Amino acid sequence: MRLSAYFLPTLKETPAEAQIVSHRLMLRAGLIRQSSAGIYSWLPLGFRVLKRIERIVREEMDAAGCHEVLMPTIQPAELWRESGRYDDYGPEMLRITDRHQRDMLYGPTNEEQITEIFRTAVKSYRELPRNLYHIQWKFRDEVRPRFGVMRGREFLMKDAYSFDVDYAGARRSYNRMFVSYLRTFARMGLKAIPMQADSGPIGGDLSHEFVILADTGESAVYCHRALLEHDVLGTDVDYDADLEPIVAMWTKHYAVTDDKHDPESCPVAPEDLVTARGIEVGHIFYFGTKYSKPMNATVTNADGETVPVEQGSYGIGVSRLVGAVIEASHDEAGIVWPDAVAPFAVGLINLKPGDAASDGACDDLYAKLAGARVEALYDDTAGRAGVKFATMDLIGLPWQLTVGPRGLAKGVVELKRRATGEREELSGEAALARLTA
RNA sequence: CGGGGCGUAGCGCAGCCUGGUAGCGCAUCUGCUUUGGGAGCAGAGGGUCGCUGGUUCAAAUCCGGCCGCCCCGACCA
Repeated sequence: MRLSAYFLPTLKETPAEAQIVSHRLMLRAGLIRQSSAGIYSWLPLGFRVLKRIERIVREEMDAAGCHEVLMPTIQPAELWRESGRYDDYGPEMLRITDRHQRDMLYGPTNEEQITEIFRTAVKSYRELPRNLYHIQWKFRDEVRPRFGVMRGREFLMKDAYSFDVDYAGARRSYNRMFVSYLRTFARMGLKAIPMQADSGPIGGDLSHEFVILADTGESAVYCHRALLEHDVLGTDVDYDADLEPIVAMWTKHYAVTDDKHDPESCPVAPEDLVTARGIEVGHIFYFGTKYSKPMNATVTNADGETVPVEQGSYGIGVSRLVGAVIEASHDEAGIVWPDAVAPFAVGLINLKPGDAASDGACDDLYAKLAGARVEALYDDTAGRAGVKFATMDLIGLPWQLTVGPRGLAKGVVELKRRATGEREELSGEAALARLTA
């Protein structure tokens, strides 16, 4: 993409309303614009990141045997009356009346909707297990939206719903999501720790929050050092195998958020205890027959009995993750995108547009990168080098490839790794080889 | 929902107390000079001062009502 033709409204100064670093950087780097409290428009650069994160989530869900659907944002109140939640949910749920005076709502979640879809279609345990998910906008009328996309009212969420004939099956489904989540966040360059969470009225231990560690995280978290050392992506996962050992490896260690941490009774030795800040980016839980019973979602089991289906639900805050990644990865100069979610792989800087040699070399590199399917943002605009570098640092692409007459006279370009700041002068061919490797 | 703060050019702000031609920096546009880490000079454009009543000869400024946004607390992907 040529910067001269791109819509990238960056800001030198920080908008007054932005308080935390990810919000500030998202506004400054031209990723989002606020529409109203807790509601944002996504500009081209930000939308690219959102899509990349969405893609990783989708790939890992599919790999875990889930099937993507798309349910509506607007739901009928009728469904929620069936589950009993219409009156329970409170003012966080945005209620709407259509022209025929029917009660509707903008979905804050989709348990009812998916259960309704499931119950009319599946009647036998032979069709289980199943896991359906979608990636859709939600609306929760938070009392106090804040922190940009980290706590918006409108947000993009991946929510998955599992269906099993019995508890043992539900537990296997839960484990699949547990492992899938570890991989999903790791692929985004995030260190995510599953932490014991309240499982609500159902009880039991099948509920975990996935918290990523970031210095600027919202809440303090405490966990055993061992949890930081597991290699999540090192080996492929067979989702049909018994995943209990993997889950056990993660859950045997202490890991809690500050509201559950008691220094007096903490079982971890001080030298093994990691104290950090965290951001919740995912939440999984098993809730049994909470919806299937009132909504009459039943299947026939192997003994010929009609039983309510066992369910679980699994959320990932996709739009929140954009902010969370930035919280976890930035520096003084701006964002430092992990490779996997970066909006472009390379920022190509032409130091002197209009100079035949510089233009020629840049155009050539740009074309060759495109040919190798390496997405580059090509700064072909007139302007001072300092401004160009500052802008590139702000938007934080993993690589910066700088080309100018002075270097070309020596036969070199400069390649900079954003994350480390390391710069290297090398030939254009060598730089290309590095970037397309 | 309780407490606090703020709405003046795209962004950051001053002006308000003490009413009298709406300002500054950055950004934008034009010209010239510069050009390898947020340039210099000269000029230009851009405003329902959040909205609405009121007081007054006169309101960004004083008074009332409303709206919006932000922060702190209790709650959440």
